[in-house]
Amino acid sequence: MASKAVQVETQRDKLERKEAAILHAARSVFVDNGFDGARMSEIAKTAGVGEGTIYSYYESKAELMLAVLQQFWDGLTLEARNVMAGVKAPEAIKRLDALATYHLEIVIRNADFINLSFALRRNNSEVSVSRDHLRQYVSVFDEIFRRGQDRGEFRPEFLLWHARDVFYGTLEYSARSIEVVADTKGNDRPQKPVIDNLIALFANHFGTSDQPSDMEKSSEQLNRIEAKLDQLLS
Amino acid sequence: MASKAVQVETQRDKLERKEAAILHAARSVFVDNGFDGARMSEIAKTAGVGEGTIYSYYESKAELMLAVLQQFWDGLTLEARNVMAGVKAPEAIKRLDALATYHLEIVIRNADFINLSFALRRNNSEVSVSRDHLRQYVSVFDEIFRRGQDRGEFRPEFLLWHARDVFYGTLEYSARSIEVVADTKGNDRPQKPVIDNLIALFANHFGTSDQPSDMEKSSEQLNRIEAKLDQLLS
Amino acid sequence: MASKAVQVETQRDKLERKEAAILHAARSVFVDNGFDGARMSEIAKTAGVGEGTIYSYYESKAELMLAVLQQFWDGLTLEARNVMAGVKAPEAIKRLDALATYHLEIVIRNADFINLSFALRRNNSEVSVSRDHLRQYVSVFDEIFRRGQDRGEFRPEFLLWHARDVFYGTLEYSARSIEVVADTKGNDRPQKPVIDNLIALFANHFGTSDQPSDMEKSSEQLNRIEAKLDQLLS
Amino acid sequence: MASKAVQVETQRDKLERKEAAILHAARSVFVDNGFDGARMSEIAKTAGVGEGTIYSYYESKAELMLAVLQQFWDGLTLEARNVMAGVKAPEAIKRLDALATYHLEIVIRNADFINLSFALRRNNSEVSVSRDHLRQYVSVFDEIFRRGQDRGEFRPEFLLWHARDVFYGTLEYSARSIEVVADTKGNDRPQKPVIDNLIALFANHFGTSDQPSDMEKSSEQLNRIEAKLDQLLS
DNA sequence: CATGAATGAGAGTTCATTCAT
DNA sequence: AATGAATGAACTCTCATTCAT
Repeated sequence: MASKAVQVETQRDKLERKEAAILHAARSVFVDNGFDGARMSEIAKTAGVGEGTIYSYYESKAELMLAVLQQFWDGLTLEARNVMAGVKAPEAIKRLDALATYHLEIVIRNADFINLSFALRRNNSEVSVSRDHLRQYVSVFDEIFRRGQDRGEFRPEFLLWHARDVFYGTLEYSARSIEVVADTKGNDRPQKPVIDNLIALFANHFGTSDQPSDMEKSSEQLNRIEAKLDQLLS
Repeated sequence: MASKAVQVETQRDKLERKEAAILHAARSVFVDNGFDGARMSEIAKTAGVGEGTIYSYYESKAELMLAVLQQFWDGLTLEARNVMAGVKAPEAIKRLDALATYHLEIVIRNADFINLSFALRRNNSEVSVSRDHLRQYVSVFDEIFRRGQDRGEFRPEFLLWHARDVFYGTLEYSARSIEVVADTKGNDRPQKPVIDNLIALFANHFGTSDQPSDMEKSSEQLNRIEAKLDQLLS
Repeated sequence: MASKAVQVETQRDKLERKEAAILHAARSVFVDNGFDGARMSEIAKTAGVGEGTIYSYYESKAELMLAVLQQFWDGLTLEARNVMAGVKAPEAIKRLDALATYHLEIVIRNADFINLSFALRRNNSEVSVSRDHLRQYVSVFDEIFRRGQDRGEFRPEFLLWHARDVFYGTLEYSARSIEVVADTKGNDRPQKPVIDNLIALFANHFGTSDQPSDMEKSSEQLNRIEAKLDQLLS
Repeated sequence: MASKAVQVETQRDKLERKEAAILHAARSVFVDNGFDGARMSEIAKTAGVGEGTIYSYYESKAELMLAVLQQFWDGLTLEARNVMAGVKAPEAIKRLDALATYHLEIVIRNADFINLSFALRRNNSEVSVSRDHLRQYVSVFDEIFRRGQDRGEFRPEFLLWHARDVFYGTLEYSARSIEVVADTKGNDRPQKPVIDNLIALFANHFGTSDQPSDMEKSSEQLNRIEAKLDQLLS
């Protein structure tokens, strides 16, 4: 009886291992060749299964691609949360530094795939990452930034989406530039300066600094004005 | 003789019109279906020519795609320079405002195409926008920023590429967000705030404090108000 | 277990039958239409398989043609050797008679194909019968002739290639003539006289005089007739 | 008026020159690429005319090929007759030597074309050299051989077609062998020995020699038999 | 459930032929 | 008469999907 249970378990495991192998192979082949360029036969060979077998796990090439995409974004989110859990520092700026480092690395390594994701969103109605998966990923940033505002590290007047656009936008554009430059010469543009500059920008622009910023100066002035009006009224 | 000249001109024009029609049709079909999804027969039908005709203008589907891409990026650069030529203000910050407005608009309208461009760079070695075309486009920003540094509007210690990453990165990420949001609900995120926030960021982060920013202009006004109150009080 | 063995055998057989069907169909369609004139779709239809199926047996049309050519020449050689094995007589002249009869028959029946072979050798570098296949075929003649020289039937001073040129050349040219004539009128030129003349030529020209040729045997008969007449007269 | 006549003549000449140029170009392109491999556009370019122009001289590609073939065979015949006219010796064997030399040379140089001729005869009912053109060419041999028989150089009992098969067959087969060998190594098999052997064969086998051949001995014997029967009858 | 041989619709591309100029 | 741009039918070959084993 025990042996049967074990065998059943093994059977289930086997299926899961096979499915994982297919997903893994698919990802690799899709990244190398794009959606249309990828051949089901190559995915099957890479996964070590028959071509027909894939179709007992996924209804079509498009559905397989979809599964790959979802797994990719889910993995990204999970990994990002793991990374953040490993950062003990409570300061938002330090946490953002860690997130930026992770994100830039990921974006550079998976540039092909990310491009593919967005290209598919447009051209292939069948295959498109759900908005939810993307949203979940960016929520990692959102939480840090909001907490930074709560902790008084970031100015409360800034809108979340603006900070998010600057953060992810800058990193992704940088990744592309690094990539393009890397194609031509040696790796001329290392990643560290990109992170440092971005973090400095966040500290300076979004941060509450001890040197009175224009806005702080203005509000001091407003305080004085209010005091003077009080004088006039009194 | 005049009539012959006219006829010759008409001949040449006809070819040019046909080539333009093919390019236009190709762009439309490529954007709608992606590179592999696009069918030459549909491009031909859309352009109102025979299938074979395309091949007397372009050697292959890949070359046609390339021509479309180059035309697109060249047009983008040209238009950007036109826009900038129309901006009379010499202040870098005002010029960046105009450029950002133009770029965001363009990126939103051509999101499909831009995604396609970058997707192709990776998967299809045959078809890829040359780095030169991209470089020419971003040079519009580069010139403004450098001139801003020369004029003392932007701090000289900032590296060009960092400012460029923030500028284009933020705009492109915003465009994507606007797009995604627009897909779901009505146009919730208009473009104006995106521009305003980015320009404020540039003024604040990259700017030298003695250049009166919008915010600083406000504080000048506050100064005047305070002065007048002082008069009243004295 | 037996049934399983049978089934496995059947599987293998099925593939072989399919491949043979394709090869057979291809030959027929190629002969009827030439290499360029032959359509893969017609070959597929004739073979009773799908178009794609052909491509899992042969990489391309050219490779299919090559396979057909090789099968043809190999079969020719094999059959020629079989025919020669059936000829018990040791005399080279009798063996050549059998070979010539076989060859002429074959060349007439497969004139289309042989022409195609040689036409392809020139125009299509991809598709050409290897020299080896042709050499193997003519080696059947070579062996007989050399053995004839060893046995003292043929004069040793004659070069092999010269005899070979006369043998195959005469037969092939005759075949073409027979063919051309047959096109116009009824079968005016039967094959037997061609063979007889060629064999007589070999006996006379290449032969050593002490070997009784057909003609000499006839003269023996004449001797006998003369003797009998002498009896009558005496 | 004279000038007009000249111009008219020039006009006619121009057409003829153009037609000759097309025919010449066509031959060259057909030989290099085969019938299907040849492109009308290349023929036009080679001839220095527009593509459409060809169609005002020849109705179709097939008809053009036909014209090329006929011109080729006619030229061959004409040249052969010229060569023979230059041979002053009256002996058939010497004339055959000259013809064989010319023919072998021609066949080697135009192997592609000759193969093409025969390949087309089978595959393309539209394009095929008329039997008459071939017959005219071989008639050059026929005349020499018949005259040889008349002159007592060749035995009268041999059938024309047999000698013809041996003559042309041997030469063509030799040409092919020379060609095949030349492909591999250097020109190992020069043409002279081929001719010499063939001519020796003709002298020996078809010739009337001073040593009484088997056949002559037989016919002497038949004479004696006849004489004895005459005795019986008298 | 797993397989991979078989399928055939559909792709990009070619090129003989036409016809407006 | 001469041109060559335009045509589109027809080609070879690919590959996602099916299904008998």
